[in-house]
Amino acid sequence: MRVCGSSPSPGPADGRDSLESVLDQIILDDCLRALARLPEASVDLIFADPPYNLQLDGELLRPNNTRVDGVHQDWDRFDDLAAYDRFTRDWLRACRRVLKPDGAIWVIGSYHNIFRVGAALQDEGFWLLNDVIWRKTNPMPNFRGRRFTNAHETLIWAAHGPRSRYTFNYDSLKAFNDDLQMRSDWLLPICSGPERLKDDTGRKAHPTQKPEGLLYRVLLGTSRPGDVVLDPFAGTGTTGAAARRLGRHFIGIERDSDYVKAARERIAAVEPLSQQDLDTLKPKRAAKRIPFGALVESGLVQPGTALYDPRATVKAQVRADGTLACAGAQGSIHKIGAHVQGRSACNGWTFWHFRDGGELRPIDVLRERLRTQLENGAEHAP
Amino acid sequence: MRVCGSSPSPGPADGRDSLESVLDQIILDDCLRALARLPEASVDLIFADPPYNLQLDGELLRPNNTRVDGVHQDWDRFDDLAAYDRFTRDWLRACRRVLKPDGAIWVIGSYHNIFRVGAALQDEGFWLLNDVIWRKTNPMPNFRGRRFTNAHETLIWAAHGPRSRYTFNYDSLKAFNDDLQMRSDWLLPICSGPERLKDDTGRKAHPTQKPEGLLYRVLLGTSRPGDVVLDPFAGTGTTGAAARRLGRHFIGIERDSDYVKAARERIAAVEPLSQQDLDTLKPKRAAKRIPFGALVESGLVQPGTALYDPRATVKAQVRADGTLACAGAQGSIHKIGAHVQGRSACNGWTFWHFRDGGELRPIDVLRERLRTQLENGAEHAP
DNA sequence: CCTACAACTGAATCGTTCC
DNA sequence: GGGAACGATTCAGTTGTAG
Repeated sequence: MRVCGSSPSPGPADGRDSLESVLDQIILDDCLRALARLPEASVDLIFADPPYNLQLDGELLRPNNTRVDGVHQDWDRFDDLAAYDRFTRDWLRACRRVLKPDGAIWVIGSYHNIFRVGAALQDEGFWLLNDVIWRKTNPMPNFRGRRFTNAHETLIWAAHGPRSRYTFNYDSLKAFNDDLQMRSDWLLPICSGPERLKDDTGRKAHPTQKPEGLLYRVLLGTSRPGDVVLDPFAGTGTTGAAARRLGRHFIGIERDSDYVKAARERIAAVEPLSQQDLDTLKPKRAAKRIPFGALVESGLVQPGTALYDPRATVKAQVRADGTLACAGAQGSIHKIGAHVQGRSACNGWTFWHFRDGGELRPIDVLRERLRTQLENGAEHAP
Repeated sequence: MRVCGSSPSPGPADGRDSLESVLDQIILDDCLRALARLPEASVDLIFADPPYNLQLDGELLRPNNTRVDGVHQDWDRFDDLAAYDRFTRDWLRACRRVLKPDGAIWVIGSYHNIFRVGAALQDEGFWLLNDVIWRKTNPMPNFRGRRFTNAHETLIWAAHGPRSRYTFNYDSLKAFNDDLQMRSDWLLPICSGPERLKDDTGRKAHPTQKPEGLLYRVLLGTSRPGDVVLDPFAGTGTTGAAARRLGRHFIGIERDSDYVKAARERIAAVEPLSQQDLDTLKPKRAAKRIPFGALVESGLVQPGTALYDPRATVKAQVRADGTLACAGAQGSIHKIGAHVQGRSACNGWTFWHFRDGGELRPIDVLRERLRTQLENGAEHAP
């Protein structure tokens, strides 16, 4: 095992690498060997772009008789489906060992391999969260006209297990997408132009380099700054580059020394974003909980204040203990909100409104005001 | 086994149905039993919409506390993945027997089951030709904000074997698609409105009825007039209806008598199409909506960039997730635009400007630039 | 008649914290 | 660990009703 910039070393006596020793490095080694040396439950997110097992024999010619430069590398050759399945299950199992219980994995593939991978993920105990379609704006056409233009690839997003509390930056993604929920189909160009790494002879350095935009969206949406992101098939380092740019740690594993060299140079050249620029939208769920009673306690809401439903057809009164009284019933803002609507549940913060001049405003704005007060106060506290 | 309009009959002595006796019929029977009675190598195309094994548990409420009417039918219950795999391999094997050597199969599914199905197809000897993505224009949202909107389903198109001379109507699909090669991602609305079959009580007759437009495209592209199309999970007969409309023969198998009744009535009412009508079935071209986040992702706007209102009195900063930060507030370009103007809504694309030399220009010009890049990005000219 | 608005709906693996 | 309370969360439609 070799790490970026260091000379070959035998590693510690227990055959394990410390996480620190490989952090933000590309490891030059076989994927299974390197994974076995990592400590278990140590990484937050995995992004894997395994060989697709394309099964291309012969060559493909364009209509003008030029040859299509397909994937013919040895690493994409497997004897049969069973061999590919064994390979898949082995690296998935090794990945799951090093993944934290609340971590998640992404795998990208095409119809040649993604069904094997998806089934193996389920068999190994991962819990599928979504399949996501990368729609290519500029796919290679089908030159022979015998099939549909293969215009997409499939990504699978899966948690360590059914009860994992995986990271999903819902609010950030929604803002990113002009205030609409992010869908499972993503439109992105393929990696070309200056972004595409070239070797010394000017040919593409790697046959299947992924666009950094794809990794940008994956990391922004399903990891947090400071997380450790592992890529067991690092190739020319797209995951590492995106991770470095977005303030995530990365560990890459790649067995081809030419790819490793290209990846290390590329990642070293990446300028990380500033902390401020990384200050993405905070999820509401992470905000500190403020009970309604605290608003009464702080004087922001006076006991006796009248609250109304959005259309001001129901009126309730605030009690000194932070409960609401309405038509004989009394309880929390949520309970009474559910009660007056005849429903089993209700978010009282958005249901109940107070009069502010002529307008009705949800009491949630008062909670927001108190939250700001508390945060500013906390900054000045010792 | 019973066929449409005929009384129950024991069938011929060899336990086989003649093809003629079941042509253009919906067979009321279990899928495996009915398949076993069909002559081998007798159908040209199979379209299968098997149970997805959704594994739904408990109930799901919309934000307004109404209940989502999920798929809780018995036919979608399996003990575990192994049971689902056995079921899948059994019906696929039975289908392959009745399929002509140059025939093909389509199977539709979601991430819950499609990886099992795809792997089983390969294991049973089918040869995958494409996976096709049905992108829904109007999917059900993710109500809890825990995952990406599940906005697509996957279809797999596979030939009987690697050397099958399958049908692919390249030219008619290309004409159908405004003279562009038909891609592997199809945009279609879900089945709703008058097309959606209702039962006597006005509720949906089947929980998962597919849009006929999807079947039009499948049959138009991968079968010929006069072909025999088999649907082993016929449900309320969408495949049969599309086949009859397009001048193909069909055989449907369905074990639920209510579904069979609805399907037979529906298909009987179908008026086969004229060529002129076929021409009106053009797919809608996808309008390319570009969210602000895509500008950041693509590098056209760098995180940290300053944006201004038209008179440069307000300044805001772009974050890595495509949100704007301004005077302590953070959100989408639209939200923050509305916020700084004290309005409830704002078109951020025209409100926010960036410095271009000495001039302020609306960010909408950057969106236009990206749109052009995406459309002209084709690396390979055909 | 039309327009406006309210209500309803779709293959869905859709919590977390505190006591 | 079990149960209750808290409280976060939706898009593109179609259908039905009111005016």
